[in-house]
Amino acid sequence: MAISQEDKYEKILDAAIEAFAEVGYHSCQVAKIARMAGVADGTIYLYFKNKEDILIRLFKERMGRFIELIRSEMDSCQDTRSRLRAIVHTHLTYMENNRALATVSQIELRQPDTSLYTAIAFPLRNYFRLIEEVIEEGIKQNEIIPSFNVHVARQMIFGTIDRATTDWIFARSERSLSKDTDCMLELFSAALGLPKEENIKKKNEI
Amino acid sequence: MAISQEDKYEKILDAAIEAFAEVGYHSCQVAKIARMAGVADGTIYLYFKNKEDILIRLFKERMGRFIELIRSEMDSCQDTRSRLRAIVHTHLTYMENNRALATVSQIELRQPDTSLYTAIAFPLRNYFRLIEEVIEEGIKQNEIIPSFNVHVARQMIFGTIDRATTDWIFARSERSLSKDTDCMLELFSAALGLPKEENIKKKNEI
Amino acid sequence: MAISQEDKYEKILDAAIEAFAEVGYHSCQVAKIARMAGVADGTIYLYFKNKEDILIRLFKERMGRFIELIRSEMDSCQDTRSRLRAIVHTHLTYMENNRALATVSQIELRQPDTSLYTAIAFPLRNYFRLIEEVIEEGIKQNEIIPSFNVHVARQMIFGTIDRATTDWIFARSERSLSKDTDCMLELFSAALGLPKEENIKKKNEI
Amino acid sequence: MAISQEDKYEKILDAAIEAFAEVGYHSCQVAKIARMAGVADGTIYLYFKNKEDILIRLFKERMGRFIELIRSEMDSCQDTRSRLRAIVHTHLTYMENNRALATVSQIELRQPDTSLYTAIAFPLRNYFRLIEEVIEEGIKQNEIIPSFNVHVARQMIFGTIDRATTDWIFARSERSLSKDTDCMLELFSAALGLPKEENIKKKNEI
DNA sequence: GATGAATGAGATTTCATTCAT
DNA sequence: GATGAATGAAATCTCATTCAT
Repeated sequence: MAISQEDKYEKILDAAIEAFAEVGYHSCQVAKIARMAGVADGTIYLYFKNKEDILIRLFKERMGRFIELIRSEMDSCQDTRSRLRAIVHTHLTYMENNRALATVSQIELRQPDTSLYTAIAFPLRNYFRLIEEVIEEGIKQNEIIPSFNVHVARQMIFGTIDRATTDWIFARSERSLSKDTDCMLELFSAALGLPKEENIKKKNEI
Repeated sequence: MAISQEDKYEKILDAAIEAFAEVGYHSCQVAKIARMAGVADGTIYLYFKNKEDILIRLFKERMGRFIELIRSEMDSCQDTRSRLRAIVHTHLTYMENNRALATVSQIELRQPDTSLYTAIAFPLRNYFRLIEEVIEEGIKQNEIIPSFNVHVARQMIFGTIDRATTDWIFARSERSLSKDTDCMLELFSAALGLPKEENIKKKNEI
Repeated sequence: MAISQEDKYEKILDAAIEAFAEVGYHSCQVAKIARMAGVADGTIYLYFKNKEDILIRLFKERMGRFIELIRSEMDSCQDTRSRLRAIVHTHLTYMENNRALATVSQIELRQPDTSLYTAIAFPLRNYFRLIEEVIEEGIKQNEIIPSFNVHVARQMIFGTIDRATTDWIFARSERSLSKDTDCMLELFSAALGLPKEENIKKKNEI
Repeated sequence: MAISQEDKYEKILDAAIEAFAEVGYHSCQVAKIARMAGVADGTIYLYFKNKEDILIRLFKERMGRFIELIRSEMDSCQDTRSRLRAIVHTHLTYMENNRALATVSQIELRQPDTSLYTAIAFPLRNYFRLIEEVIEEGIKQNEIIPSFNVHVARQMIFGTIDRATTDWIFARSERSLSKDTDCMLELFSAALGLPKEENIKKKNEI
């Protein structure tokens, strides 16, 4: 029984992601989610307070996972470049593997003044903070010479990844998103003044 | 009379921008727009087909203006760096001076599968194309050595500016948005491998 | 236009009385009221906040009228007996002429803890107070020798009239309700120790 | 087991009385009754056909008991006055001791056109009949000189007691209800022309 | 018999749009 | 052209009742 309930909760959440991605939160009827989840309309309300609650929990849980994932990937990184690579690669790969979730985020995360924004603001800010910490650590370790505003550098890193994701969603093509990891990383490295990969290798070889 | 009609059309559009920015397109009642525009509900339908039509025309006209403005700013630019500066500065300044419009763009431009997206896709793609042309021209003029994908570089430039705008909207503070122009420009220059400003000057002096 | 709107408001109120009387407030759908009033469902909400608001205004306005009527009838009365007669007669006649309203009152006025009760409590208490004042004035004028609790006497007077009304409603027969005025008045007179009508006349004749 | 079943049935009935008294029949969810009775929602349907059936049986059984009680109290009465006293006193005391039941009766007994009314009409009519019989017996025994309509006299007696009960319920105070027995009895005696208590005693002494 | 998760019919209310004035 | 009262389709959410366990 416990498993079945857990299942149903997840089933509804999965259906909601697909449904929201397809038509957008506002145009999506609860009945559509129910149908896609294979449950009755009323069942939704056994697991969620209301329609907005679905959206909020969806982000809290699924996006929460994403940020945890990035953090854990970071632990095994020794230098700024590999940390940046971890961020870019994990972000793009996660979105690639969760296209519907990515779609919903791109669309619904911009609504200001909603309880959704309040709910999601904290984890998102955490993510921003994480990126900024990577840069600051790079500066402390003398890997980066700080000729820029860390805040703006973070906007560049997140903004670029986010825009690439948006383009990928709207393109609807089957092309890969994560394939741009290296290119993006080179741009960021150059922007931040990180030494090129080959140089690092050379330094290590000596 | 002709002027009065023109007036009313613009009044409704202005009211709609404010109203959409305040509560979002979906939560915004047509009656609210009418009230804010100082016209009767029914009058709106003399100038617009329906609620979505307001949004579409709003973008087409106001964002269209924006892109034209960027293009015209570009004409007086001689090199890649000043072209990039024109883009960044014009974009940030325009949004700063049209906060409500900026808000609406950030929010509503992401809805997939709407006639809105179809309507806006073309001018937006034009803007993207413009950015890419600046980069390509820089490569052709040997200002930039192309060690990256132009597409991704454009995502970086637009994504960074766009993210900065989003942050500025959500911050709700009175701080300036355009003040980050220089910082952003340095990051882009470094990323694209453009020579530093002082070097350019020196070259010109010689 | 003004007349038409006033009309519509009253039409809805009239329809609501009939509808509530027929099936009770809770079982009555807003759609039924709309149909009976000859308007669209949504029109109801141009004139009333919600379903409960209809019920509240219904009582406030229609029952308010009733109590005002009793008060005005009272003004022309010189002694306790004629005042009591005015109360009994006006009450029974009003209910007789407004059967649906009477039905709704009997049913819905007993719901405790509703905003309806809060809304109606004041005028009802006023009515109770009025009855008690009639008795107290009778005592002051030496028409009544106070061998009882005024409060209980009021419960008797109102309770009897109210019960007669309830019986009349449930009987569904076409028999008159107000025909019992005299009988009721004699019972009240005897209960309160008022002299019989003939005695009064005699006293006056002497 | 048989006892346990009986128990559960009564437990549900008791819970229903409390629940209905608290929020009213219509606003009361079956789940609330179940919770208050300490059983599962579904269990209710093993003992009752549906929600309305709970209300009907509640009245039939609990109010039935009440009327039986009055009848039995009556058996030991020798004259009209003591019979009336038995009615008033038993009625008020019973309600005082069963406040929740009293509340439910006051509220729900007025719904027209329900199977509830049909179900309750018979015992209630029996009670009315009982009161009328007391009056008629008083007339036959020459205790009362019939200058009134027996029907109306009954409305007075029941109406007064009933109104006092309603007032007591809505007052929510802890004051006694049955304390008004004597006062009420004096009013009824005077109204019906019954000799005063002291006179009766004298008559008996002679 | 007892459970309580699941059901889905149904009711209120909103609001984009129309159209008589 | 302008109005704004009226419309009625549509969507969320509730809750009495069922039924597999």
